[in-house]
Amino acid sequence: MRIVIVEDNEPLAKAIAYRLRDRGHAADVLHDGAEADAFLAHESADLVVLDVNLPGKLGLDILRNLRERGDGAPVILLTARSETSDRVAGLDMGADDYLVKPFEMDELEARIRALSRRKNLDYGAHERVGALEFDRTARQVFVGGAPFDIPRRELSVLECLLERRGRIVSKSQLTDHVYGIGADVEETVIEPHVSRLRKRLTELGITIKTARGLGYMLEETK
Amino acid sequence: MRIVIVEDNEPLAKAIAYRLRDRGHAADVLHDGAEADAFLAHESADLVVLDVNLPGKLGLDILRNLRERGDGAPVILLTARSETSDRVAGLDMGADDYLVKPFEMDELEARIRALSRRKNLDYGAHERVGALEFDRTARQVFVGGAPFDIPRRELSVLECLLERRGRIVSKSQLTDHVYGIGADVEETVIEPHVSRLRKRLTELGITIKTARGLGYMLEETK
DNA sequence: GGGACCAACCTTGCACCAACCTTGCGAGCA
DNA sequence: TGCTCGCAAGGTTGGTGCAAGGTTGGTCCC
Repeated sequence: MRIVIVEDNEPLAKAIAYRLRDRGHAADVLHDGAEADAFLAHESADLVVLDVNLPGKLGLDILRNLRERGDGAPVILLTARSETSDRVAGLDMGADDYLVKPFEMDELEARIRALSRRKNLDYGAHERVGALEFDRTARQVFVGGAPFDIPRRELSVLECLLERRGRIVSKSQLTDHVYGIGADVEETVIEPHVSRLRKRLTELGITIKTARGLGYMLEETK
Repeated sequence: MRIVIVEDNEPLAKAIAYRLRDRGHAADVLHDGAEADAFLAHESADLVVLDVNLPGKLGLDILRNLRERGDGAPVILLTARSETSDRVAGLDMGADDYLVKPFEMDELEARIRALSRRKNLDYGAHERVGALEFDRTARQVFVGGAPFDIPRRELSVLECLLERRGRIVSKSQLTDHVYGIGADVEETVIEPHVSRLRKRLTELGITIKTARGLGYMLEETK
């Protein structure tokens, strides 16, 4: 799942991102309100963790703009104990949940899981390729109705390839998705993941085609 | 993808162009505001990277003129940290995103990818020549709806010819596009690529016409 | 007008190497 | 203990650059 974190307190933002990445999500961090606004206008996030009290009181503006653009991505607000009115205003404005600072990381994780589950019920959307079904919101793969376990990194790769099915996906797109934008990794780190994922998928009638010098592409085997 | 860079700081402009070309895009660099204005009025860009603070404050004028001509090309602004008002004015004027200097090249790349992705969703623009469809933002070729594999260099040649369809493209334009401007290559290195591409395309009803001493031109076969 | 010449260009085959694949190992974690 | 992940080593392959030999078209001169 692709999670955007908007939080001006850098150590906190980093800690959240670290934890979420560890759980296999792609986390993008933004410290500045205007920057976040522009970012969200063009990137599609699966979930947003939003600090209400950004410098310049921009937090709620970001949320308003998001909803005005018709973006229904789940939003979790981070608020201080005193900011009751902001919290209420935020929920009115279409936020899905909130957390009062200071909070436990486990708590945040639980809320995120709960939200994805809820969204899952809303959509219940299973994508199909070959013998494989993919539930995007739950990030869970099924084969013949039964859960099919795939390691986190490989799952990220699969997710990214699925999102752009039928198109060539470059390695840099994949590293962006798997490790977060601007992560300091060589593009080649993707290759072993692709290799292992490929082995897993061939048995399910799915091919990962290589386009030399360009990237990879997901296809059903004919 | 054809990207126009408007930036008066020459080393920076060069660095950006170099990187983007490395990623397989066609990059045109303009250092002067008036020049850029004229250029954009006649050439069609897929994306514009625009420095706000050009000498004479022309940056935003260029953007305004662009939009007044009804050109919807995505625009990324480059601004200094202090130029908050320009940034806001720019976004109001129809810019799509902005970056604060100094920025990481990775960051710029990511924004560009994000914008093309969105554009892709918006249009899914497929150009047609003969039996061939070309998705410029994804840099991908389709025939009869199915992906059609073409090696990297030949793809670059095709891209360049398509961008200037109906016009003669010189070999130096082609080498600039394929290998980057200033690359140390003989112009004749293009010939084998043209030859191989030509063979591939004739089966699809497309001809690469040779204009002796001038260059090549793309045409549909009658 | 026509032949001779030459430069520009076409095409093909080949060898090389960068891009890519795969596997194994040790570290870290549950 | 069993699993995943990052890393690195070694093997594979297909695109690329290069060069050689053939073809075409323009030009010049008689």
